[in-house]
Amino acid sequence: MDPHLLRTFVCVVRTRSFSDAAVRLGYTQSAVSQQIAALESDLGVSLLRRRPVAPTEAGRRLLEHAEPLLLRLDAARADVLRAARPSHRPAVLAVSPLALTPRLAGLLDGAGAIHTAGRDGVVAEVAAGRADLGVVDGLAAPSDPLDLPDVGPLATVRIAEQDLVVALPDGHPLAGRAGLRLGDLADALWLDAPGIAGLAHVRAVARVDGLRPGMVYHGCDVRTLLTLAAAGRGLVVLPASAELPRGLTGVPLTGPRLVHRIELVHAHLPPGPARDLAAALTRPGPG
Amino acid sequence: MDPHLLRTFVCVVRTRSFSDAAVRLGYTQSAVSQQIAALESDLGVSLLRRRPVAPTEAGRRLLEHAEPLLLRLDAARADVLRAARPSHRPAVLAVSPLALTPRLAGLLDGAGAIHTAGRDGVVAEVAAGRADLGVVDGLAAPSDPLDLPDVGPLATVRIAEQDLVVALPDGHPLAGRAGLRLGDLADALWLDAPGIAGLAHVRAVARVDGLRPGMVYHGCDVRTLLTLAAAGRGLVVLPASAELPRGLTGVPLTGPRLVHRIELVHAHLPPGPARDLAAALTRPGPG
DNA sequence: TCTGGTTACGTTCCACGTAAACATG
DNA sequence: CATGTTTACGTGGAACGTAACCAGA
Repeated sequence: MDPHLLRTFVCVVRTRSFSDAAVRLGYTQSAVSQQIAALESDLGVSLLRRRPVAPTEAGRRLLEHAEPLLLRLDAARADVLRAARPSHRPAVLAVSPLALTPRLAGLLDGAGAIHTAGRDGVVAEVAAGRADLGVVDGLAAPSDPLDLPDVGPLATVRIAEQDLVVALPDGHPLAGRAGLRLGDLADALWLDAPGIAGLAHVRAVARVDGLRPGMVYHGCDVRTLLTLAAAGRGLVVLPASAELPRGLTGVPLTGPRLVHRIELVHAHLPPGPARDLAAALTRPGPG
Repeated sequence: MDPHLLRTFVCVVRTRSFSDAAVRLGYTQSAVSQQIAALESDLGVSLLRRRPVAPTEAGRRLLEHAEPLLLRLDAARADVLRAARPSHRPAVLAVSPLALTPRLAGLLDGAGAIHTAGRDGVVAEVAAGRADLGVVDGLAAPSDPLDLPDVGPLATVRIAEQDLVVALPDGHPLAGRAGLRLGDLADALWLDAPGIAGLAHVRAVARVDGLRPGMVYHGCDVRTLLTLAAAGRGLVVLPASAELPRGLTGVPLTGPRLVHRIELVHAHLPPGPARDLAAALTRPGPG
């Protein structure tokens, strides 16, 4: 099970084509065919059905493993290189959409570049060394850590915690309330935004079932999400400090006891700009 | 970064010798030397210092990644094979020492073999397919899942939860108390038994610092551990139902709110004895 | 000097590309 | 029939073993 073969397997499944995978990976059709054949004969199992190309049951199992495996492989390489050749260039940051508060933005002196990704994406980028530091946000019980995907030996440090609000469009029957419990909203329509404030995440952390998913927003832009929410497309949970556009009111979430938590994620950092920035970001501050 | 090379790298570090690693892996000295050289030149980094053989900083980083990586690789192969060729032989169980209660033992009709390992070991065996089902125990907040190492897509299901006691040797000043808080025992001497009731685990779950480690017991035999405890070698946290030998009294742990939790761990199971046994074990029961 | 890792070199085998054969919609 | 995967075959390179070399305790 050479990672090389896993890589092409993943690519073939993604593109649903041997030939397309071949051009992407810089091989010939034939080579890809042989690589898949090698994998199948190594495992003694058929992984793909051809024409149309689709994974078998065994192939699906392999696929589940292959991506994290390749990610960890990148993570290993990145960690080794970082340890051997400390970088003295400005740090690269990856942040999840609701993670960068104004206070944090004011501390980014050692940062050279910054970009946004979903929560798991940020962790993956840090692990693979494409970012030096990650700032991720999510829901958790007070003083509980976020449960992030395990992609290797990463340090996670609390940066901040704050209360939550439910963003309700003006005119919503509950918009006048002083506080809300999630249970009150089980039957309401929710906006599902994986990567910003995924419903699955809310359910898992709050141990509440039956938040009805309305529309799904695939993307990382909070403004777009809030515009949808203001137009009555569904409810969203946000940190209390979030600035809401006109048309939305934030009602404090009083139960279950949850907070919006921001954490810094990084690998073992040798001395340098990245480590300095990490230290600055985790110095205690308000919020 | 061929897994093959990672494997020999790990072996070389473990044995602290190229030649010993070579015989273990069935290579010549020379081949091992070349493999390590290949790894180092691929990464562009020195991984080992020779004579004596010891990992460099970069090598240590790689080592941290290599073992979980190889484990996941085994897990992937196991999952694929399981999906392709469902087994109809009796299930193989791996259990952590305090996980097998009498009630569970009574349900093991579909089981063909059973063996003990530390908590992480059980998870690893299940992931790698050396066991079909794992029964693991640990401390957790009530109705919280155990935090097990992430070695792939494994299902974990609650089997049981019960209260905790601190096992105190007769004559211990606190042995007469009706209940104890962990804070009362911060200064006491504790027995550290990684794999049964690791102190690190207690600290992490309870968020308590400063449980002083006395003696460390490396092993999986509860009786041995309790014999040490009875002899005053240190304190241990146990599930309330544990039968204590003479000389030990169990005092209920009243705070922080923690329970002894037992979970079933398994990979995606095709129909067969293993799946049936899993169903039987997770049918609700007392305790 | 002896133990143990490295380097040189020859052989084998594996992986890829080219091109022809083949299957399927 | 056309598109796209497999198979056949030849070549280059990678990986290993043997054996000579070299460095450190």
